[in-house]
Amino acid sequence: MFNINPRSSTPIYTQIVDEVKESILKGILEPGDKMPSVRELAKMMTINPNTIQKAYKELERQMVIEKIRGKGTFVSTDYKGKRDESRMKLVKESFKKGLIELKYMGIKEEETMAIIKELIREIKGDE
Amino acid sequence: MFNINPRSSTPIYTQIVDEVKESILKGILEPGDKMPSVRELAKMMTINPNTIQKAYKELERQMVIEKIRGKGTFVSTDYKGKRDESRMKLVKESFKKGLIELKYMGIKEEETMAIIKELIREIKGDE
Amino acid sequence: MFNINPRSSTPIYTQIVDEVKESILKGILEPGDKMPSVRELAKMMTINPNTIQKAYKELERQMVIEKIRGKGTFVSTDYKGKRDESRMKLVKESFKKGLIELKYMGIKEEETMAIIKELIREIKGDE
Amino acid sequence: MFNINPRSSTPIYTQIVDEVKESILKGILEPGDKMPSVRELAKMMTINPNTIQKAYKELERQMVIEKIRGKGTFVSTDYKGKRDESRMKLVKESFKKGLIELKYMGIKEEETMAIIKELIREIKGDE
DNA sequence: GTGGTCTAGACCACG
DNA sequence: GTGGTCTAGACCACA
Repeated sequence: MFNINPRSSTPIYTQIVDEVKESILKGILEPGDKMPSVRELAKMMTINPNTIQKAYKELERQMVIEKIRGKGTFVSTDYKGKRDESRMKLVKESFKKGLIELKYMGIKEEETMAIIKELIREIKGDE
Repeated sequence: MFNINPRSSTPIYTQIVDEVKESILKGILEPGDKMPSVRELAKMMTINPNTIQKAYKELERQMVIEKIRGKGTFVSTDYKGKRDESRMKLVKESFKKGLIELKYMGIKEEETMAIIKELIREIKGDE
Repeated sequence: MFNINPRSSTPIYTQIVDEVKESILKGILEPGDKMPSVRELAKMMTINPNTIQKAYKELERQMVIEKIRGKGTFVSTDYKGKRDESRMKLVKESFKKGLIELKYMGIKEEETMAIIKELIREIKGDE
Repeated sequence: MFNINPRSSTPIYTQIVDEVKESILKGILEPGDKMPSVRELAKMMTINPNTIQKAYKELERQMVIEKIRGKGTFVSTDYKGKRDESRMKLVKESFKKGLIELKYMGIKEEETMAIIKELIREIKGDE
Protein backbone atom coordinates (compact mmCIF):
# COMPACT_ATOMS: atom_id res chain seq x y z
CA MET A 1 0.00 0.00 0.00
CA PHE A 2 2.33 2.69 1.23
CA ASN A 3 6.09 2.75 1.37
CA ILE A 4 7.16 2.92 4.99
CA ASN A 5 10.67 2.82 6.33
CA PRO A 6 10.69 1.93 10.02
CA ARG A 7 14.39 2.83 10.23
CA SER A 8 13.79 6.39 9.09
CA SER A 9 14.02 9.17 11.58
CA THR A 10 10.65 10.56 10.51
CA PRO A 11 7.86 9.00 12.53
CA ILE A 12 5.87 6.28 10.86
CA TYR A 13 2.60 8.10 11.28
CA THR A 14 4.09 11.12 9.52
CA GLN A 15 5.32 8.92 6.71
CA ILE A 16 1.81 7.60 6.25
CA VAL A 17 0.34 11.09 6.19
CA ASP A 18 2.86 12.10 3.55
CA GLU A 19 2.31 8.99 1.48
CA VAL A 20 -1.44 9.51 1.44
CA LYS A 21 -1.06 13.11 0.32
CA GLU A 22 1.43 12.13 -2.33
CA SER A 23 -0.89 9.42 -3.61
CA ILE A 24 -3.67 11.94 -3.95
CA LEU A 25 -1.48 14.41 -5.82
CA LYS A 26 -0.38 11.65 -8.15
CA GLY A 27 -3.96 10.57 -8.72
CA ILE A 28 -3.50 7.14 -7.19
CA LEU A 29 -6.09 8.07 -4.61
CA GLU A 30 -9.00 10.12 -5.85
CA PRO A 31 -11.54 12.29 -4.04
CA GLY A 32 -14.32 10.11 -2.71
CA ASP A 33 -12.21 6.94 -2.67
CA LYS A 34 -12.73 4.79 0.36
CA MET A 35 -9.73 4.44 2.62
CA PRO A 36 -9.01 1.09 4.26
CA SER A 37 -10.13 0.89 7.87
CA VAL A 38 -7.60 1.45 10.59
CA ARG A 39 -7.48 -2.21 11.55
CA GLU A 40 -7.36 -3.36 7.97
CA LEU A 41 -4.49 -1.08 7.04
CA ALA A 42 -2.66 -1.94 10.25
CA LYS A 43 -2.82 -5.60 9.38
CA MET A 44 -1.84 -5.02 5.75
CA MET A 45 1.18 -2.98 6.73
CA THR A 46 1.98 -4.90 9.93
CA ILE A 47 2.03 -1.68 11.83
CA ASN A 48 0.64 -0.86 15.24
CA PRO A 49 -3.02 0.20 14.86
CA ASN A 50 -2.38 3.14 17.20
CA THR A 51 0.04 4.45 14.63
CA ILE A 52 -2.48 4.23 11.80
CA GLN A 53 -5.04 5.83 14.08
CA LYS A 54 -2.70 8.73 14.68
CA ALA A 55 -2.02 9.14 10.97
CA TYR A 56 -5.75 9.13 10.14
CA LYS A 57 -6.44 11.65 12.86
CA GLU A 58 -3.80 13.95 11.48
CA LEU A 59 -5.11 13.52 7.94
CA GLU A 60 -8.59 14.30 9.16
CA ARG A 61 -7.35 17.38 10.97
CA GLN A 62 -5.80 18.55 7.71
CA MET A 63 -9.09 17.75 5.98
CA VAL A 64 -7.41 15.37 3.57
CA ILE A 65 -9.77 12.58 4.51
CA GLU A 66 -13.13 12.54 6.24
CA LYS A 67 -14.91 10.02 8.35
CA ILE A 68 -18.52 9.26 7.56
CA ARG A 69 -20.41 7.69 10.45
CA GLY A 70 -21.02 4.04 9.90
CA LYS A 71 -19.62 4.07 6.38
CA GLY A 72 -15.90 4.49 6.86
CA THR A 73 -13.19 6.90 5.88
CA PHE A 74 -12.97 8.64 2.50
CA VAL A 75 -10.65 10.92 0.63
CA SER A 76 -12.19 14.38 0.92
CA THR A 77 -14.06 15.48 -2.15
CA ASP A 78 -12.87 19.01 -1.76
CA TYR A 79 -9.41 17.81 -0.95
CA LYS A 80 -7.39 20.85 -1.94
CA GLY A 81 -5.75 22.41 1.06
CA LYS A 82 -5.82 26.12 1.62
CA ARG A 83 -2.93 28.47 1.72
CA ASP A 84 -1.84 28.38 5.33
CA GLU A 85 0.78 30.95 6.25
CA SER A 86 1.95 29.19 9.39
CA ARG A 87 2.48 25.97 7.51
CA MET A 88 4.19 27.87 4.70
CA LYS A 89 6.63 29.18 7.27
CA LEU A 90 7.49 25.68 8.40
CA VAL A 91 8.04 24.55 4.83
CA LYS A 92 10.28 27.53 4.17
CA GLU A 93 12.35 26.74 7.23
CA SER A 94 12.80 23.19 6.12
CA PHE A 95 13.74 24.34 2.60
CA LYS A 96 16.22 26.79 4.00
CA LYS A 97 17.84 24.12 6.10
CA GLY A 98 18.15 21.89 3.05
CA LEU A 99 19.54 24.65 0.88
CA ILE A 100 22.16 25.49 3.50
CA GLU A 101 23.06 21.82 3.69
CA LEU A 102 23.51 21.59 -0.07
CA LYS A 103 25.52 24.77 -0.28
CA TYR A 104 27.72 23.46 2.48
CA MET A 105 28.39 20.37 0.46
CA GLY A 106 29.56 22.55 -2.39
CA ILE A 107 26.56 21.92 -4.59
CA LYS A 108 26.18 24.77 -7.05
CA GLU A 109 22.94 26.68 -7.45
CA GLU A 110 22.29 25.18 -10.87
CA GLU A 111 22.44 21.64 -9.56
CA THR A 112 20.25 22.57 -6.61
CA MET A 113 17.62 23.91 -8.96
CA ALA A 114 17.91 20.81 -11.11
CA ILE A 115 17.34 18.62 -8.07
CA ILE A 116 14.23 20.56 -7.16
CA LYS A 117 12.83 20.45 -10.67
CA GLU A 118 13.42 16.72 -10.73
CA LEU A 119 11.50 16.36 -7.49
CA ILE A 120 8.63 18.45 -8.80
CA ARG A 121 8.43 16.21 -11.85
CA GLU A 122 8.41 13.20 -9.57
CA ILE A 123 5.45 14.50 -7.61
CA LYS A 124 3.51 15.13 -10.77
CA GLY A 125 3.66 11.45 -11.39
CA ASP A 126 4.97 11.73 -14.95
CA GLU A 127 7.83 9.48 -14.15
CA MET B 1 24.54 35.47 19.14
CA PHE B 2 22.35 32.82 17.61
CA ASN B 3 18.61 32.85 17.21
CA ILE B 4 17.14 29.99 19.15
CA ASN B 5 13.52 29.12 19.60
CA PRO B 6 13.15 26.91 22.67
CA ARG B 7 9.54 26.15 21.77
CA SER B 8 10.43 24.77 18.38
CA SER B 9 10.16 21.04 17.89
CA THR B 10 13.66 20.92 16.47
CA PRO B 11 16.11 20.35 19.30
CA ILE B 12 18.08 23.31 20.58
CA TYR B 13 21.39 21.69 19.77
CA THR B 14 20.28 21.16 16.17
CA GLN B 15 19.19 24.76 15.91
CA ILE B 16 22.63 25.84 17.05
CA VAL B 17 24.31 23.58 14.51
CA ASP B 18 22.17 25.08 11.76
CA GLU B 19 22.72 28.64 12.91
CA VAL B 20 26.47 28.20 12.97
CA LYS B 21 26.51 26.78 9.46
CA GLU B 22 24.30 29.57 8.22
CA SER B 23 26.53 32.17 9.85
CA ILE B 24 29.52 30.72 8.08
CA LEU B 25 27.80 30.68 4.69
CA LYS B 26 26.76 34.29 5.24
CA GLY B 27 30.28 35.28 6.16
CA ILE B 28 29.40 36.28 9.70
CA LEU B 29 31.73 33.58 10.91
CA GLU B 30 34.91 33.09 8.93
CA PRO B 31 37.38 30.20 8.71
CA GLY B 32 39.82 30.44 11.59
CA ASP B 33 37.53 32.53 13.76
CA LYS B 34 37.44 31.58 17.39
CA MET B 35 34.11 30.29 18.58
CA PRO B 36 32.91 31.25 22.04
CA SER B 37 33.79 28.61 24.61
CA VAL B 38 31.15 26.11 25.59
CA ARG B 39 30.59 27.69 28.97
CA GLU B 40 30.72 31.22 27.60
CA LEU B 41 28.11 30.56 24.95
CA ALA B 42 26.02 28.67 27.46
CA LYS B 43 25.98 31.69 29.72
CA MET B 44 25.30 34.10 26.86
CA MET B 45 22.36 32.08 25.65
CA THR B 46 21.25 30.89 29.09
CA ILE B 47 21.36 27.33 27.86
CA ASN B 48 22.86 24.37 29.64
CA PRO B 49 26.54 23.83 28.74
CA ASN B 50 25.86 20.20 27.94
CA THR B 51 23.51 21.28 25.18
CA ILE B 52 26.10 23.60 23.67
CA GLN B 53 28.67 20.86 23.89
CA LYS B 54 26.40 18.50 22.03
CA ALA B 55 26.03 21.07 19.27
CA TYR B 56 29.77 21.68 19.11
CA LYS B 57 30.49 17.98 18.97
CA GLU B 58 28.12 17.55 16.07
CA LEU B 59 29.70 20.50 14.29
CA GLU B 60 33.12 18.99 14.87
CA ARG B 61 31.95 15.66 13.49
CA GLN B 62 30.82 17.47 10.37
CA MET B 63 34.21 19.20 10.25
CA VAL B 64 32.62 22.62 10.45
CA ILE B 65 34.64 23.56 13.50
CA GLU B 66 37.70 22.11 15.14
CA LYS B 67 38.88 22.02 18.70
CA ILE B 68 42.45 22.79 19.62
CA ARG B 69 43.62 21.36 22.90
CA GLY B 70 43.35 23.88 25.67
CA LYS B 71 42.97 26.77 23.26
CA GLY B 72 39.35 26.52 22.33
CA THR B 73 37.16 25.96 19.33
CA PHE B 74 37.66 27.44 15.88
CA VAL B 75 35.87 27.57 12.56
CA SER B 76 37.64 25.05 10.34
CA THR B 77 40.08 26.53 7.89
CA ASP B 78 40.51 23.60 5.59
CA TYR B 79 36.88 22.74 5.31
CA LYS B 80 36.01 21.51 1.88
CA GLY B 81 32.41 20.52 1.57
CA LYS B 82 32.20 16.95 0.44
CA ARG B 83 29.34 15.62 -1.55
CA ASP B 84 27.75 13.13 0.77
CA GLU B 85 25.19 10.99 -1.02
CA SER B 86 23.47 9.77 2.13
CA ARG B 87 23.01 13.31 3.36
CA MET B 88 21.87 14.38 -0.10
CA LYS B 89 19.18 11.75 0.12
CA LEU B 90 17.91 13.18 3.40
CA VAL B 91 17.81 16.67 1.94
CA LYS B 92 15.92 15.42 -1.10
CA GLU B 93 13.38 13.71 1.12
CA SER B 94 12.82 16.86 3.10
CA PHE B 95 12.49 18.89 -0.11
CA LYS B 96 10.01 16.44 -1.50
CA LYS B 97 7.95 16.64 1.64
CA GLY B 98 7.90 20.42 1.41
CA LEU B 99 7.04 20.43 -2.27
CA ILE B 100 4.14 18.08 -1.67
CA GLU B 101 3.00 20.32 1.14
CA LEU B 102 3.08 23.40 -1.08
CA LYS B 103 1.36 21.70 -3.97
CA TYR B 104 -1.28 20.53 -1.57
CA MET B 105 -1.93 24.08 -0.53
CA GLY B 106 -2.51 24.96 -4.14
CA ILE B 107 0.73 26.87 -4.60
CA LYS B 108 1.66 26.92 -8.28
CA GLU B 109 5.03 25.78 -9.51
CA GLU B 110 6.06 29.34 -10.40
CA GLU B 111 5.47 30.58 -6.90
CA THR B 112 7.28 27.58 -5.44
CA MET B 113 10.32 28.35 -7.53
CA ALA B 114 10.11 32.01 -6.54
CA ILE B 115 10.08 31.03 -2.86
CA ILE B 116 13.15 28.87 -3.32
CA LYS B 117 15.05 31.54 -5.21
CA GLU B 118 14.22 34.00 -2.48
CA LEU B 119 15.61 31.58 0.11
CA ILE B 120 18.79 31.06 -1.89
CA ARG B 121 19.26 34.81 -2.03
CA GLU B 122 18.78 34.97 1.72
CA ILE B 123 21.50 32.42 2.35
CA LYS B 124 23.98 34.23 0.17
CA GLY B 125 23.81 37.01 2.73
CA ASP B 126 25.82 40.18 2.62
CA GLU B 127 28.70 39.08 0.54
CA MET C 1 26.97 -8.56 29.68
CA PHE C 2 29.96 -6.46 28.81
CA ASN C 3 33.21 -6.17 30.67
CA ILE C 4 33.65 -2.62 31.82
CA ASN C 5 36.42 -1.20 33.90
CA PRO C 6 35.23 2.04 35.49
CA ARG C 7 38.76 2.86 36.62
CA SER C 8 40.16 2.71 33.11
CA SER C 9 41.15 5.96 31.50
CA THR C 10 39.14 5.10 28.41
CA PRO C 11 35.61 6.40 28.86
CA ILE C 12 32.92 3.93 29.79
CA TYR C 13 30.89 4.67 26.68
CA THR C 14 33.93 3.93 24.51
CA GLN C 15 34.51 0.67 26.31
CA ILE C 16 30.94 -0.32 25.58
CA VAL C 17 31.33 0.55 21.91
CA ASP C 18 34.44 -1.59 21.71
CA GLU C 19 32.88 -4.48 23.59
CA VAL C 20 29.87 -4.54 21.31
CA LYS C 21 32.03 -4.58 18.21
CA GLU C 22 34.18 -7.33 19.64
CA SER C 23 31.10 -9.37 20.54
CA ILE C 24 29.90 -9.10 16.98
CA LEU C 25 33.22 -10.16 15.51
CA LYS C 26 33.29 -13.10 17.88
CA GLY C 27 29.79 -14.11 16.91
CA ILE C 28 28.35 -13.57 20.37
CA LEU C 29 26.11 -10.92 18.88
CA GLU C 30 24.72 -11.65 15.44
CA PRO C 31 23.23 -9.40 12.76
CA GLY C 32 19.56 -8.83 13.53
CA ASP C 33 19.91 -9.63 17.23
CA LYS C 34 18.03 -7.36 19.56
CA MET C 35 20.21 -5.27 21.82
CA PRO C 36 19.07 -4.68 25.38
CA SER C 37 17.22 -1.39 25.73
CA VAL C 38 19.10 1.61 27.02
CA ARG C 39 17.42 1.52 30.40
CA GLU C 40 17.65 -2.25 30.67
CA LEU C 41 21.38 -2.33 29.98
CA ALA C 42 21.88 0.63 32.27
CA LYS C 43 20.22 -1.25 35.09
CA MET C 44 22.09 -4.47 34.32
CA MET C 45 25.44 -2.71 34.35
CA THR C 46 24.52 -0.17 37.02
CA ILE C 47 25.57 2.61 34.71
CA ASN C 48 23.71 5.81 34.01
CA PRO C 49 21.31 5.47 31.05
CA ASN C 50 22.78 8.59 29.46
CA THR C 51 26.13 6.86 29.23
CA ILE C 52 24.61 3.83 27.53
CA GLN C 53 22.74 6.08 25.19
CA LYS C 54 25.96 7.82 24.23
CA ALA C 55 27.51 4.46 23.42
CA TYR C 56 24.50 3.36 21.39
CA LYS C 57 24.46 6.61 19.46
CA GLU C 58 28.10 6.19 18.58
CA LEU C 59 27.47 2.61 17.49
CA GLU C 60 24.56 3.78 15.39
CA ARG C 61 26.71 6.45 13.80
CA GLN C 62 29.17 3.75 12.85
CA MET C 63 26.28 1.68 11.50
CA VAL C 64 27.04 -1.19 13.83
CA ILE C 65 23.55 -1.13 15.28
CA GLU C 66 20.30 0.42 14.15
CA LYS C 67 17.32 1.70 16.02
CA ILE C 68 13.82 0.88 14.93
CA ARG C 69 11.16 3.26 16.10
CA GLY C 70 9.48 2.06 19.23
CA LYS C 71 10.80 -1.46 18.80
CA GLY C 72 14.29 -1.08 20.12
CA THR C 73 17.85 -1.43 18.97
CA PHE C 74 19.24 -4.16 16.75
CA VAL C 75 22.58 -5.31 15.41
CA SER C 76 22.73 -4.08 11.82
CA THR C 77 21.97 -6.69 9.22
CA ASP C 78 23.32 -4.96 6.18
CA TYR C 79 26.51 -3.78 7.73
CA LYS C 80 29.33 -3.87 5.27
CA GLY C 81 32.54 -2.56 6.72
CA LYS C 82 33.84 0.27 4.64
CA ARG C 83 37.47 1.09 4.32
CA ASP C 84 37.76 4.45 5.96
CA GLU C 85 41.12 6.05 5.31
CA SER C 86 40.89 8.57 8.12
CA ARG C 87 40.09 5.86 10.62
CA MET C 88 42.85 3.69 9.15
CA LYS C 89 45.26 6.51 9.87
CA LEU C 90 44.23 6.62 13.51
CA VAL C 91 44.68 2.87 13.84
CA LYS C 92 48.11 3.08 12.24
CA GLU C 93 49.13 5.82 14.66
CA SER C 94 48.04 3.75 17.60
CA PHE C 95 49.86 0.70 16.23
CA LYS C 96 52.99 2.71 15.70
CA LYS C 97 52.86 3.98 19.25
CA GLY C 98 52.50 0.44 20.54
CA LEU C 99 55.31 -0.88 18.36
CA ILE C 100 57.64 1.85 19.57
CA GLU C 101 56.68 1.02 23.11
CA LEU C 102 57.47 -2.66 22.62
CA LYS C 103 60.74 -2.02 20.86
CA TYR C 104 61.65 0.28 23.68
CA MET C 105 61.12 -2.48 26.15
CA GLY C 106 63.54 -4.59 24.18
CA ILE C 107 60.92 -6.90 22.71
CA LYS C 108 62.26 -8.48 19.53
CA GLU C 109 60.35 -8.34 16.27
CA GLU C 110 59.56 -12.05 16.40
CA GLU C 111 57.88 -11.77 19.76
CA THR C 112 55.97 -8.68 18.65
CA MET C 113 54.61 -10.57 15.68
CA ALA C 114 53.71 -13.48 17.90
CA ILE C 115 51.79 -11.17 20.22
CA ILE C 116 49.85 -9.75 17.32
CA LYS C 117 49.03 -13.15 15.87
CA GLU C 118 47.82 -14.26 19.28
CA LEU C 119 45.54 -11.23 19.44
CA ILE C 120 44.16 -11.90 15.99
CA ARG C 121 43.38 -15.43 17.04
CA GLU C 122 41.62 -14.06 20.12
CA ILE C 123 39.38 -11.83 18.04
CA LYS C 124 38.37 -14.65 15.77
CA GLY C 125 36.69 -16.17 18.78
CA ASP C 126 34.72 -19.35 18.75
CA GLU C 127 33.78 -19.54 15.15
CA MET D 1 62.39 19.54 16.32
CA PHE D 2 59.42 17.27 16.88
CA ASN D 3 56.31 16.84 14.85
CA ILE D 4 53.34 17.94 16.92
CA ASN D 5 49.73 18.11 15.86
CA PRO D 6 47.72 20.34 18.21
CA ARG D 7 44.49 19.14 16.57
CA SER D 8 45.17 15.52 17.41
CA SER D 9 43.19 13.89 20.17
CA THR D 10 46.34 12.62 21.84
CA PRO D 11 47.66 15.16 24.32
CA ILE D 12 50.58 17.26 23.20
CA TYR D 13 52.76 16.16 26.08
CA THR D 14 52.17 12.54 25.08
CA GLN D 15 53.05 13.32 21.51
CA ILE D 16 56.35 14.79 22.68
CA VAL D 17 57.12 11.73 24.80
CA ASP D 18 56.45 9.49 21.83
CA GLU D 19 58.49 11.60 19.46
CA VAL D 20 61.47 11.57 21.77
CA LYS D 21 61.34 7.81 22.11
CA GLU D 22 60.98 7.37 18.39
CA SER D 23 63.93 9.65 17.77
CA ILE D 24 66.05 7.55 20.07
CA LEU D 25 65.02 4.30 18.39
CA LYS D 26 65.83 5.81 15.02
CA GLY D 27 69.20 7.01 16.24
CA ILE D 28 68.40 10.68 15.79
CA LEU D 29 68.90 11.15 19.50
CA GLU D 30 71.71 9.12 21.05
CA PRO D 31 72.46 8.13 24.62
CA GLY D 32 74.24 10.97 26.36
CA ASP D 33 72.92 13.63 23.99
CA LYS D 34 71.91 16.85 25.66
CA MET D 35 68.21 17.68 25.44
CA PRO D 36 67.15 21.27 24.92
CA SER D 37 66.02 23.00 28.10
CA VAL D 38 62.32 23.21 28.83
CA ARG D 39 62.16 26.92 28.07
CA GLU D 40 64.26 26.56 24.96
CA LEU D 41 62.15 23.78 23.53
CA ALA D 42 58.95 25.58 24.47
CA LYS D 43 60.07 28.63 22.52
CA MET D 44 61.25 26.56 19.56
CA MET D 45 57.96 24.72 19.33
CA THR D 46 55.77 27.61 20.47
CA ILE D 47 54.22 25.38 23.05
CA ASN D 48 53.28 26.14 26.62
CA PRO D 49 56.34 25.44 28.85
CA ASN D 50 54.08 23.61 31.30
CA THR D 51 53.41 21.10 28.57
CA ILE D 52 57.10 20.51 27.88
CA GLN D 53 57.68 20.22 31.60
CA LYS D 54 55.06 17.53 31.82
CA ALA D 55 56.57 15.64 28.89
CA TYR D 56 60.04 15.77 30.40
CA LYS D 57 58.76 14.62 33.74
CA GLU D 58 57.09 11.65 32.10
CA LEU D 59 60.23 10.84 30.11
CA GLU D 60 62.26 11.01 33.29
CA ARG D 61 59.82 8.75 35.07
CA GLN D 62 60.26 6.23 32.27
CA MET D 63 64.02 6.70 32.59
CA VAL D 64 64.33 7.73 28.98
CA ILE D 65 66.09 10.94 29.95
CA GLU D 66 67.84 12.04 33.10
CA LYS D 67 68.42 15.40 34.70
CA ILE D 68 71.87 16.23 35.90
CA ARG D 69 71.97 18.99 38.46
CA GLY D 70 73.30 22.19 37.04
CA LYS D 71 74.12 20.65 33.68
CA GLY D 72 70.79 20.01 32.08
CA THR D 73 68.82 17.08 30.71
CA PHE D 74 70.35 14.17 28.81
CA VAL D 75 69.25 11.07 26.99
CA SER D 76 69.86 8.19 29.39
CA THR D 77 72.99 6.24 28.65
CA ASP D 78 71.34 3.00 29.58
CA TYR D 79 68.22 3.96 27.75
CA LYS D 80 66.78 0.55 27.05
CA GLY D 81 63.53 0.11 28.85
CA LYS D 82 62.77 -3.05 30.72
CA ARG D 83 60.04 -5.51 30.02
CA ASP D 84 57.14 -4.16 31.98
CA GLU D 85 54.15 -6.49 32.11
CA SER D 86 51.63 -3.80 33.07
CA ARG D 87 52.70 -1.64 30.17
CA MET D 88 52.65 -4.67 27.88
CA LYS D 89 49.06 -5.18 28.84
CA LEU D 90 48.18 -1.64 27.84
CA VAL D 91 49.92 -2.06 24.50
CA LYS D 92 48.10 -5.30 23.88
CA GLU D 93 44.78 -3.66 24.63
CA SER D 94 45.50 -0.88 22.20
CA PHE D 95 46.58 -3.40 19.55
CA LYS D 96 43.46 -5.41 20.09
CA LYS D 97 41.31 -2.35 19.67
CA GLY D 98 43.08 -1.51 16.44
CA LEU D 99 42.83 -5.05 15.11
CA ILE D 100 39.11 -5.13 15.84
CA GLU D 101 38.76 -1.82 14.06
CA LEU D 102 40.57 -3.11 10.98
CA LYS D 103 38.66 -6.35 10.90
CA TYR D 104 35.46 -4.36 11.15
CA MET D 105 36.45 -2.38 8.12
CA GLY D 106 36.84 -5.61 6.22
CA ILE D 107 40.64 -5.51 6.09
CA LYS D 108 41.99 -9.03 5.61
CA GLU D 109 44.56 -10.52 7.91
CA GLU D 110 47.25 -10.39 5.22
CA GLU D 111 46.84 -6.68 4.73
CA THR D 112 46.81 -6.11 8.47
CA MET D 113 50.11 -7.93 8.79
CA ALA D 114 51.50 -5.95 5.87
CA ILE D 115 50.52 -2.71 7.56
CA ILE D 116 52.26 -3.74 10.75
CA LYS D 117 55.41 -4.83 8.97
CA GLU D 118 55.46 -1.53 7.16
CA LEU D 119 55.22 0.30 10.48
CA ILE D 120 58.01 -1.77 11.98
CA ARG D 121 60.20 -0.88 9.03
CA GLU D 122 59.32 2.76 9.55
CA ILE D 123 60.44 2.67 13.16
CA LYS D 124 63.74 1.08 12.25
CA GLY D 125 64.48 4.21 10.31
CA ASP D 126 65.44 2.41 7.11
CA GLU D 127 62.95 4.40 5.16
C1' DG E 1 41.05 28.79 31.31
C1' DT E 2 39.55 24.89 27.80
C1' DG E 3 36.70 20.67 26.60
C1' DG E 4 35.25 15.61 28.18
C1' DT E 5 32.79 12.45 31.01
C1' DC E 6 29.45 10.98 34.19
C1' DT E 7 25.37 11.01 37.23
C1' DA E 8 20.63 12.02 38.59
C1' DG E 9 16.40 13.13 37.43
C1' DA E 10 12.85 15.25 34.51
C1' DC E 11 9.79 15.61 30.41
C1' DC E 12 8.39 14.33 25.76
C1' DA E 13 7.22 11.83 21.30
C1' DC E 14 6.47 7.49 19.31
C1' DG E 15 4.35 2.77 18.74
C1' DG F 1 7.46 0.04 26.63
C1' DT F 2 11.15 2.46 23.38
C1' DG F 3 14.66 6.27 22.51
C1' DG F 4 15.58 11.67 22.53
C1' DT F 5 16.36 15.95 24.80
C1' DC F 6 17.42 18.94 28.43
C1' DT F 7 18.96 20.60 32.98
C1' DA F 8 21.92 20.77 37.12
C1' DG F 9 25.90 19.87 39.10
C1' DA F 10 30.15 17.26 39.79
C1' DC F 11 34.98 15.73 38.70
C1' DC F 12 38.91 15.31 35.62
C1' DA F 13 42.76 16.01 32.11
C1' DC F 14 45.08 19.29 29.45
C1' DA F 15 47.55 23.71 28.23
